[in-house]
Order: sequence, then C-alpha cells, then structure tokens
Amino acid sequence: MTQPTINDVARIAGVSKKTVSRVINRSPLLSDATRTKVEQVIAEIGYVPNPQARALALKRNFLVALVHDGSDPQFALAAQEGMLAALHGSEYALVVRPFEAPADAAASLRLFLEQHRPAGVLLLPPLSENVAVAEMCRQIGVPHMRLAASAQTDAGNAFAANEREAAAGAVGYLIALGHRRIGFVAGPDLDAAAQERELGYLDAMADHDLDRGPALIAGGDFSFESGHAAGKLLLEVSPRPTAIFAASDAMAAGVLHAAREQGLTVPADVSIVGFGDTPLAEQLWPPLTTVRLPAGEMAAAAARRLVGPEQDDGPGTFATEFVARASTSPAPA
Amino acid sequence: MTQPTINDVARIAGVSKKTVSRVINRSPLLSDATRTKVEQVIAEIGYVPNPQARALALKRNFLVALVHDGSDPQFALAAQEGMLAALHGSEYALVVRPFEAPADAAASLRLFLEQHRPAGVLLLPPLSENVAVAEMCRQIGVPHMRLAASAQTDAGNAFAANEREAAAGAVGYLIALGHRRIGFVAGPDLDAAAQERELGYLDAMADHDLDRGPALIAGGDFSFESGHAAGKLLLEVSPRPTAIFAASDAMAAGVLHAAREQGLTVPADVSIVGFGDTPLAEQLWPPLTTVRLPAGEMAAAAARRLVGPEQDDGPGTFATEFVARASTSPAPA
DNA sequence: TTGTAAGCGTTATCAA
DNA sequence: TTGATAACGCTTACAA
Repeated sequence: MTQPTINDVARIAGVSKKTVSRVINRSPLLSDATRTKVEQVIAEIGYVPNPQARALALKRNFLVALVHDGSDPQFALAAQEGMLAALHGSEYALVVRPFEAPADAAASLRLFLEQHRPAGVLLLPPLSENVAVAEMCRQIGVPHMRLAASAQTDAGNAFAANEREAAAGAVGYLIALGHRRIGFVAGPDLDAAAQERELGYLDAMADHDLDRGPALIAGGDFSFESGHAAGKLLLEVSPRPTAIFAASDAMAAGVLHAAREQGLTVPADVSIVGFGDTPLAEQLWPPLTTVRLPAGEMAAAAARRLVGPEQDDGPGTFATEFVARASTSPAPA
Repeated sequence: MTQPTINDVARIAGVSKKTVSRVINRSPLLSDATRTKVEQVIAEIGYVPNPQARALALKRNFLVALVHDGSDPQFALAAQEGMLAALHGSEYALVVRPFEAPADAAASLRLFLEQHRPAGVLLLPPLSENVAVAEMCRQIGVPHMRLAASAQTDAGNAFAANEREAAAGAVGYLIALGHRRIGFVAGPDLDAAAQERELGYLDAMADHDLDRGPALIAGGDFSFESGHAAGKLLLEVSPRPTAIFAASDAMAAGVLHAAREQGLTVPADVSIVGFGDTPLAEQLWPPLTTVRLPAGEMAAAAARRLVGPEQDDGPGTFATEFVARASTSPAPA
C-alpha cells in the first residue's frame, strides 16, 4: 500500500500534475471547478505531498534545528519548548542537535548542517558566541539565529536578555536586605552568559564598595554537582558569607545542599539566589529566589524569524524578571 | 557559492556520477585507484551529498522522530537524551514532536508522519498504548517502537520496564520500615504507566492486608502542582498517613512542599517516595527515595532498532532499580 | 486557466 | 569494474 503521488491525483482528476501542484500551493489562477475537483480527489485517495521531493525541487527543507552544547539542559529544554510552540501548526519540524565537544564545534556543526540542511538553525550559548560557528553558517548559507546574554553583540540575528543587569539587580536585592558578604558561584569559564552574570555580580558589589575578593567567588559549570562543591567551599570560609548568588538554579540547589549539610538554615543563616527560574526553582524548599530568563519566548521569536517572512519581531532584547521567593531574607544581625 | 553536486565531482574526477555514488555508498566493486581519486576530489571541493535527493531516490529519510504528549517532561527529556546518544555519530537526526491533544492523536500524528516521513518513530506513554496510533503507523508504513510500562503488551516493538513490580517494591520498602498507613498519589487516569504504578501500590498493600481505601489515594497528573494539591489532601486525613508514595518524582516534590507547609518534617513525620529518579530527586532536600526508570537506555535501544539492521537488542524488558535516599525512614512509633 | 518540458541531486537498472 | 539512462515526486519556466 504505497503512498499515492501527484501523478495519481493528476490521472484520476484528469488534469496535469502541474495543475495539482497549483492546487497544493494555493495558486490563485485556477478555476474553482478544477480546484474543487482536484481537492476532492486528494481527499479521496489521501494524498500527501512527498516532502523530500518538495524539498529537492524547492531547494529548501522544512526543518529547523536547535543546537546547543548541553551545558545548561534546563535552559535548552525551555528553548526547545519555545521553538516547538512557535513551530506548532506550521509545516516545519524541529530537529535537536546537542554537541559535546565545543572544540571542533564549527567543523562538526558544519557536517550536521550540510547533512540535513535545515531551513534555519538556532544557536544557544556558548555556541552562539562562537565566531567560527557563525562564519561557517554564513559560508554554507544556513540562516542562523542566536540567543545571547547581552545586546552588545547584536548583529541583527540575535535575541538577548540583559543578563548582566539582571544579575546586578539580584545581587542588589541581597544588598538591600542588608547582606554585605555575598558569595558568587560562577558558570563555565568560556560561557558568555556565565560571564555576564559574573560581571553583574561584580557591578553590584563594586557599586556598594563590598568585598568581592577571590574567597567569595567559586567556579562551577551550571550543574548541581558543581554548585554543591562550590557551596561547600564558600560556606567554609570565615567569616561566612550571609548570602550566595549562583549563576544557575541548579547550582543554587547545590549550594542549598551544602548549606544543609553544614547544618545551616536557609534563609535564616544564609540566603541563596539562583538564576534562570527553571521549574526546579519553585520545587525546592525553600522556594528559590531567582531571575526569570525568557528562554522560551526568545527561542520562539527566533524560530518565527527563521521560518517566517522577513518581518520585524520588534526589538531584539527581552526583559528578565526578578522573582523573590523564600530562599532569601534580611541578613542576620 | 552554491554547494557542489555529484555532477561536479564526477566531472572533475573524470568518472560517471554513478561511480561517485558508488564511492559514497561504499560499494565493494570499485578499483582502489578510482575510489582514491574520487575521494580526493570529494575532499578537495568539500562535497556533501544532498540529503533530500538521497531521500527521494532511496525513498527513505534520515530522520527519527520522538513523539510524546508532554505529560511527563522529565521522562521525555531522558528519552530524548537516550535517543540522541544512540543516534550520535550516525547520519540520522532526531526530530521532536510533542502532542497536546491526545484526542485526535492518530489523525494529527498521521499528518506529521506523512509530512516528514521519518525512518522511524518512538512513541512514549500514554501515546504508546494507543491502539489507533499503532494501527495508523502500520498503515502508513512508518516503523514504530514503543516505550511501555509493562511487558504484557509486547508485540515485538516495545521496550518496557516492569513498573508495577517496581512500584510494589517501593511500597514494600515502606512497609518493611514499619509503615502501615501509606498514601498514594496517582498519575493521569488514562496513562498506562500511571496505572501500572497504582497497581503496584495496590499489590503491595494487599499483600500485607493494609488499608488502601479512597482516603489514601489522591489523583494527580505527574506535575509538581498536582502533587502539591494531592499531598495537601492526603496529609489532612486523620489518622495521617506516615508515608506517601507518588507516581512521579515531580509529584513527590509537591507532596514534600505540602508536608513542609503543614509543619511536618520529612522523613521524621512522613516518609516520601517518588518514581522515576529524575535529576530532581537528588536535588531535593532531603534527597528523594525513588525508583530509577531506565528511560534513556530504553529509548536508546529503541532508536538503535529503528535505524539499525534487524538485529536483536536482547530482551525487551529493562530492569528498574530502587534508590533509597533520605526522604524515607522507619515509621514513627 | 491549463499543460509540456526540463530540471532539482541522488540511486537503480542493465548493459558494456 | 564502469557508465548511460531512466527513475524518485515535485516545481519552475515557458507555451498554449
């Protein structure tokens, strides 16, 4: 029971295949009679155009790709959901492609893009900041959009939130609560988003002339485990920080564990702030104060621009939102 | 700068395109000299076969689809990661397709499959239990694999874990700890996996002649919020259950919240057990006792079978693993 | 408003 | 071991 083709439709309807093609593509120059007849036959035999043949003739594929390096799974998941929502109801499908080795990123991504030739690709940080990758996309002619951590790099193909400002705001909130010794758990070294968040922390601390020495900063990689280790480190320092800001929610959860293991109460002994507002944030106890990153919305806008006409989706910058929950409280006296 | 085609390679190498095609497809009947020469030209001009043309000629696409209804995002994510791992290094790409409305599931899934014609599709529960969907896949000739909650329905195209037994084991653990009043938070009514887990709970309770009346069972939908609501309900009942088993980790997190809101200590006042062993389980405090579901491994095996030769991947049943963590303790005296 | 012919880039057939 | 030619199913000229 093989699929009917355009030829079957043409033969049965008694028209040429080009006419059928016109019906499929909603060409305006068609008599109603012909169109109706053809549509009837199409419905009758359950004809669906072959996408491969279409893609070959049109020289374009109905695939959009999401590419990331897996360093922030929840961010990637949010982006994926945003793209799926934007693509919903369209004829485009989403293909997901994580990369483990950002070393030869451009080369392996190129292989993938040439093998599948998606109509467009969305790059997540830190891949989205990789110049070689962007250049490669341009070379092979695959339209690409990027999700970035700051509006600085806007080359017209990026959507971004001002993560630096958002991070500074979160730290400012802690300072307003009376905290003076505030620790920071950083993300991956080479990740632009992680860097922006760290800059925001440093900004806020500098603004208030607070100590931001190395004893207050611990490195992580966005993962829970790394946050756990960093939290242990920071909470051993004396005097102990009264608050810790982590560059991701997962790391904040790790800090929470470290605090609990040392018998500390959150937020009475130490306040904790995350970044991202992933589902985890409100599922922790106490619910995590954090910064909402509109990953889904940005990814949706990017997907629309990739598949849609050359419209303007408005400004390339999205607003973050500070979300105060129960993991923060005034500094202990 | 348009992509070079097989014709360019053939012309430059001074052979026919069929010969180039043979090189690409590693045909054994080729002189080494010819092969080497063609390979050299391919590398030189950076030729990559056009996948659409290939798909058209071969009548098969290098796409594998993952289809689910979004009811258990973490399970879906684990499955997705498993498939990606299995597909890694192959020429297949993964396309992800969630469905919100399981009502016309077969119809909309059919549209998707006909539009993109993946080489295979993996169905997650509860879609994987939908007979109409399976029948439709057969009709349109798209190979499909299913992830199921029990080995019962094995039609040769399913991988499953014995979730009923696993759930019974988890409840048995609570009983062994001395718990007698054990509540249950159920998953979506029509989800076979949710049903299996409930049956497991009932099995274990019946085995020990324990009360399993309606006051001990609350409905949920796998989500954190539903678990929260169910937890509230169950913990208000008097006498209060000393332990609660939730059919998903996210719901268990919700129960944890409900307990905390009522001033209860976990596990001293009430033990909590989840299901799935998602990343959330170990990030909660106290770390959640749960059952590990090998979603990733099952999905990987399914992906391999979809794209690979007709090999046998061994038995269709995967082992679960009980993971005792700190959210459970002996029943209060 | 419709049809004919050519082509998209690959693989299959069958002969050389 | 190789190559000419015809598919694969659709779209875009260009005619009619």
